[in-house]
Amino acid sequence: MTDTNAVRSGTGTPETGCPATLNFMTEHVTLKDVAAHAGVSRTTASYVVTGEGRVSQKTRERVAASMKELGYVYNRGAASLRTQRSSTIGVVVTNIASPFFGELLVGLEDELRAAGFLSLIVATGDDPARQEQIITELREHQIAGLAVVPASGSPKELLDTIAASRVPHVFMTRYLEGEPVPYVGPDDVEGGRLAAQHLLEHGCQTLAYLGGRDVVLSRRDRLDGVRSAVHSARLDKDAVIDVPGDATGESGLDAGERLLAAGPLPDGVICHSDSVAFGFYRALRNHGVPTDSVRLIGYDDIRGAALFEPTLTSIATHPEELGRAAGRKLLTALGVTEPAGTELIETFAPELVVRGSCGCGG
Amino acid sequence: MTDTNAVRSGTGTPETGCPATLNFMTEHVTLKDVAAHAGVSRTTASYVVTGEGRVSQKTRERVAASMKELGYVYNRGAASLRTQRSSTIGVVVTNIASPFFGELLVGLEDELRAAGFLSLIVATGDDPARQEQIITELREHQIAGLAVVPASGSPKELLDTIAASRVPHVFMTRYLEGEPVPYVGPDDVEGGRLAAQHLLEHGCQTLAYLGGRDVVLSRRDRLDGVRSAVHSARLDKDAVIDVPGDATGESGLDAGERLLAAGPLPDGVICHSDSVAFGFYRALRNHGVPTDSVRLIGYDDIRGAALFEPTLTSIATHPEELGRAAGRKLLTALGVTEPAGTELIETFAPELVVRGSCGCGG
DNA sequence: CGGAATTGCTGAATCGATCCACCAATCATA
DNA sequence: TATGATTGGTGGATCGATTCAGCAATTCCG
Repeated sequence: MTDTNAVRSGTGTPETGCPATLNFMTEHVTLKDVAAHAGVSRTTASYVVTGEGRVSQKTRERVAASMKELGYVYNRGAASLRTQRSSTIGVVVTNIASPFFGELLVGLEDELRAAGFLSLIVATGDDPARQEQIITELREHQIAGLAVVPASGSPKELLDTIAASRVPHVFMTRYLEGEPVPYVGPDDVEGGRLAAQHLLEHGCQTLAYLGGRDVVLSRRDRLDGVRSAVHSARLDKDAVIDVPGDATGESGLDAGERLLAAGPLPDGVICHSDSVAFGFYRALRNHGVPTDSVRLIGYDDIRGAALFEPTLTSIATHPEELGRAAGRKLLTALGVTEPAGTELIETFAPELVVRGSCGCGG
Repeated sequence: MTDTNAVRSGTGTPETGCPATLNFMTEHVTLKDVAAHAGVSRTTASYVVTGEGRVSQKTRERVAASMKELGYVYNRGAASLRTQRSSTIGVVVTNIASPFFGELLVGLEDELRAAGFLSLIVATGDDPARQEQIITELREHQIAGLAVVPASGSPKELLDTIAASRVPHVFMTRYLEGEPVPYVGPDDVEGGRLAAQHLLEHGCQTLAYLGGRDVVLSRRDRLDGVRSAVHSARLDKDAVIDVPGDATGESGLDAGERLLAAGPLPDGVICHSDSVAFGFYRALRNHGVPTDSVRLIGYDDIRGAALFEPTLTSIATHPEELGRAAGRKLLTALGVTEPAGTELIETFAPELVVRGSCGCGG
């Protein structure tokens, strides 16, 4: 009977295409009810609820009492419709479960909350198609702003789409080439350089970079940093072994296995994340190779890095701070905060945290 | 000039009490514009967008083309206001950054998404006051349902408040005593029993339970399980040493230090989370105590458990599956899915994953 | 004391989408 | 060719909160 192809984008399951399943809400206590109960007009009740307008203290209290008594709940949707303003922020990340993004979200959310915004957090699973779907959906929810960690392999048009939507936005941790956009992320070139330099200073002749997806820009940047350090140390270019994968522990295990199978180990290893390092060490142990036979540096300095055996030397990127900075940048883009810095693109210098795994007496 | 005390709950920063800072949205293309452009009425345009009503294929396509051309974005807020339905779900957790909740959120979000719902994820930081604030705020956003991991120390009234709000809901992983409520969580008594039994079978005489906050019900349940196993093994009650803390690695380190200072180690250790176990092993290593001098079992079986040295024997609670189950339960509470099971309270049997740390030949 | 300013409050239009009640045209059928 | 059914489409009221314009009543002040 009903025609099948609804056009509204965000509804229905992506898989089945069946119509969105919505749920009935319960009957509401509205401002009108409150006003009637308190014996004032809707206007006055509204003034009380927003704190605007001229209302006597007496009336204010009476209305507040009515609200409490009736169990009134403010309807932001309706208010938003009328005022054309919104206080929700769309937050798009690739993966909520990763420790790095987890900590980043904590910082971001906290900063936004403090300014009165609520974060709509959604994960893309690093899939550009799903990411696009999600961003449209968020726009349908009348978000005031957007904070995005772009899925790797995001098309350039993503930038145009977002720019065209005129929603204030900030990109995080993964930089997309194209028009310059507000961006907050770690300085990955510097991070790679820092790690490589440290290993080279301690006599490493060959460096392997393990894990991380090939398409991810942060990985390429770090490798650039590594190569520049190798160059400065007057070592040959192919002193750098490149083993892509992804950012998980399993990937590190896998990379380790492949490295072991390929012949003698490099004497220096840089891992795309601390989790990758954990996996790499597991591979060594599975093969009875002592863990101190390589100097290793992890990345991100997640909570567990200091507890592992060996304790992990790592490049700290301070994800929570990064999230805070992104939050602040978005707030200025929204116009609620005075611009702190004038820079559109803000990169944070990473920090080498020396512990045991690099073998220089931690 | 303006009166200071606005009554609307969710606005403004909790700290400063200053009025909410909202942002202006850009001008909209509305259905009216689309209708005018396509030469039809608003009603027809609406029918096209929802897929309802009787509209000829020709008109349908013309309207869809206009929508694309004008860059129309569906306004869920307005639709929600009119229909009194919503497709957002409020999700309240204590901590996004923990691996356990991270994985749980992945499952929950995925299940809800597949049914056409968008998850509003917010973290309470395990603070009941903030939790209450957050739940009100979510209600102001006209959520269709609520999934909550209650902050530890949540007052009983939380249940009443939520029940009174008549929003379909589900509680997760932490059970609150009081009126029975829809709940999905691991069977913690069984988990504790399982761990203790395994250790006792391998000859342990004293068991320590490390980490986890004292007030958390799951911790008490697990200890009950441990004690029941101890009882079955005809061991003395004070064969169980109780070292509360929290669920982090630092807490495990701390608990380890305290245990080492207190005298000879127990021969069996159960940790409130795998992270706690990581910290405990760090304490051992810092003091030069061999890691195989205790049999240890962790909890949750997070991703890193199989990579650590020693590989962690752990009680797997399958957080992602738990999230999925919670999602499904909420969907039936919302009436979009046929009830699968009739049970209000659904506990999932945990699973002992034997690896190296319990010392029985992993 | 009289005009001006201020205080306290209200009526009514409005935001964007929905959907009931209706209408006009077309088609089927006896 | 009536009668009824079906198809394709429209008008207008409505959801809940906001806010401008306006109106009494009170206060201010030369």
